[in-house]
Amino acid sequence: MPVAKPESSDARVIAHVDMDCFYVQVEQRKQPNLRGLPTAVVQYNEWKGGGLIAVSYEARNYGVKRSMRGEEAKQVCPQIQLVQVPVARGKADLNTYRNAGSEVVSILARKVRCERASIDEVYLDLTDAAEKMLAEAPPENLQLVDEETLKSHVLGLNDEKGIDAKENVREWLCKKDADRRDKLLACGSLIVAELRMQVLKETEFTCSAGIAHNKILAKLASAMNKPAQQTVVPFSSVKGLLDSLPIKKMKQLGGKLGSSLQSDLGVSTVGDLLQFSEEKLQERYGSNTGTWLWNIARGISGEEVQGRLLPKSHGSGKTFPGPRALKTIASVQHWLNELCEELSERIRSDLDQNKRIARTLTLHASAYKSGDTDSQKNFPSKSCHLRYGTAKMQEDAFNLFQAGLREFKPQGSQNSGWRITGLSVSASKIVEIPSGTSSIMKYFHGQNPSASLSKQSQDDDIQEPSVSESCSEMNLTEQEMKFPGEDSNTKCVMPCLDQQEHKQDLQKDQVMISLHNLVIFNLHVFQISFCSALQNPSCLLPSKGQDDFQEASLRNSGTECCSGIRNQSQQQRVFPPQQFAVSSSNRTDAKRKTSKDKGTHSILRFFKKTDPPSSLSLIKEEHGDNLQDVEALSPTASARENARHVEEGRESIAACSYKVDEIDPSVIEELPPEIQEEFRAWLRPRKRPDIVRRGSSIANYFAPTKRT
DNA sequence: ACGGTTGGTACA
DNA sequence: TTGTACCAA
Repeated sequence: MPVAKPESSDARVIAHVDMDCFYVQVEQRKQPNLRGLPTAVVQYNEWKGGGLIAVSYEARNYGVKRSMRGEEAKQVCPQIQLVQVPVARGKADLNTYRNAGSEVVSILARKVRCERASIDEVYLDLTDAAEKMLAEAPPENLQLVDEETLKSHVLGLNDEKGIDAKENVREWLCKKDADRRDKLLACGSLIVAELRMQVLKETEFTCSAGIAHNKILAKLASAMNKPAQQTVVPFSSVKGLLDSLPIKKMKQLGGKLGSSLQSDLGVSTVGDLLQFSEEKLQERYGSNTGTWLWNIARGISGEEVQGRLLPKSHGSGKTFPGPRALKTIASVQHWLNELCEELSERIRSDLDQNKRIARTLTLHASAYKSGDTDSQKNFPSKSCHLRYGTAKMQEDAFNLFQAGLREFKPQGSQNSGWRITGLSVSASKIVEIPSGTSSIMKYFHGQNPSASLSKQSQDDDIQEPSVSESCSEMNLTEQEMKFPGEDSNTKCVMPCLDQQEHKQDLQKDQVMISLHNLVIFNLHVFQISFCSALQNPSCLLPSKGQDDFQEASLRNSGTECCSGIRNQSQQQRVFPPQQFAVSSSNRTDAKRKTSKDKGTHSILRFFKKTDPPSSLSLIKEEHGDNLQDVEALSPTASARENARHVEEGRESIAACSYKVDEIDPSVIEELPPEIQEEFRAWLRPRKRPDIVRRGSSIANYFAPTKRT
């Protein structure tokens, strides 16, 4: 449970952006003929038409709900369009949705501090932008507020369905003598409307949003008016909102904790929580949760928007319900292999695109013993160091499974009883590689004239073998088996257009990984000493294990791979907050208005001119200035393509936060002089490049950030 | 004996 | 640090 820092002067402006029935939208973009039709995305299961995981709003009008089976949906709505989730390796493959989510995040992250909360949700911290707007171009000066913003819902505004809601909203947004906090929210609303239109323009996706003073209220609000609408929670309406809000509607209270509050404390609305003292709540739920509850009851939540654009872990799993439960080691191994193959591919993509390395492999399984009715013991999770390379991950995962199985199965009992109902492997503890450029690259480039990659096939081995406790036996009692529902793996190997270029990148990656591993190993963690690694050139040179690298990339090139979005934390290292200040000359530019830009349009202009730090954006502004064009909803494919490539070609200069005192200096001295220098540069706090944002206008609203 | 799959966080 | 449980969508 997150600890809420009580910040009574909570004048932040936070937004929560929630994509509308996201998977459906992704499929409808792919198949535009589905637009406007009742549509659902279904996970093909062969059982009752599969399970629905996303339902369009048209279909919801017919009473179709998530968690219906496909057949059920057909009954309720015979004309419903069911689209299957892609299947790869006998399991659902969500990559297309992940990638679509990345598109959205990268658009938002160009403008504001973002936290990717899930595949289709993002939090934004608009505090600085809103403050800046309030200072320099407050809404009260707007002659015209654009339609999208006027469609905002303002909680507590008289009657909502009043005669002219838009006029009320306009009044609220532009109210001159409003509370400062409300004015900030008004600014936030303008900005969010703009961002949502930008997302629509570039991705064809609609979203809904909530704007409030903290994350939990913003989250609450974003769900209140869907789809494609936004909701503001003025400070003054928080109490009224919470007083009548069913406790289970609050995030984090939808499960057991919420139930306990209802049944044990007799609480039915969030407002009911107000009667309990903090001590009382702590006594029952622990000090952290108690305090959190006490604050939530008052609409207080100090959680910050984390500048994180990428997931902290990757996982691949599958369940084997009922009769499909796995009974043999061989079938378990088969599925582990499939899962590891996918996971391996994904962390490889992460590596290629984001320069991140996953360090821990974890195996989760769920199981039961057919003998025992209520077997107390759950199948234990196990983890170990993650070694890159599909075969290695498969081997390690299998070993983890066997270790778990030994604990799980009753002693002595042969192979009796156990059934595996779920398997998943995940990769976590992901760290960024400092992707420096220059001397290291050059050094290895020079050192290795092998621009050609040997097509030898061996599993790549980025990391030293982990010292696994259970790396011993590997006895399969059953041999080959049939795995029903298991289509032959159709790996789509698409031609790689820029193969040559890709190869070089891979080679660089390999070098960087090797180097990085040396650093990481030495600094943080592991068994390998720098010297021994140096003595083992195979892990430095890109010759070995190159193959798997390439293979993985070739496969990926067929599918859309995750767009490379660097963590915002890193972006901030590259473009530290201080650099966000804009020169005064630009500021005047922001204020300038053309006659064409009446009020609202000037805001759009801000965005359009806000080129993210130079190399970040390759997007051409080729669309008309007219906001209403957005409604037409026919972005060109090129716009989308551009969006996809937004992050490409970016060169990031990362500063490292390694602790110098953890490094054995002698280790560095063994490196070639150029590299020594580079390492030392990494180890020092990075000098910030003096980057000035030019030609931006809405960027003017993004005042220097105060927080770290 | 599960809508399936994926991700996050808190806590011992 | 590892493993477990809970939460959300």
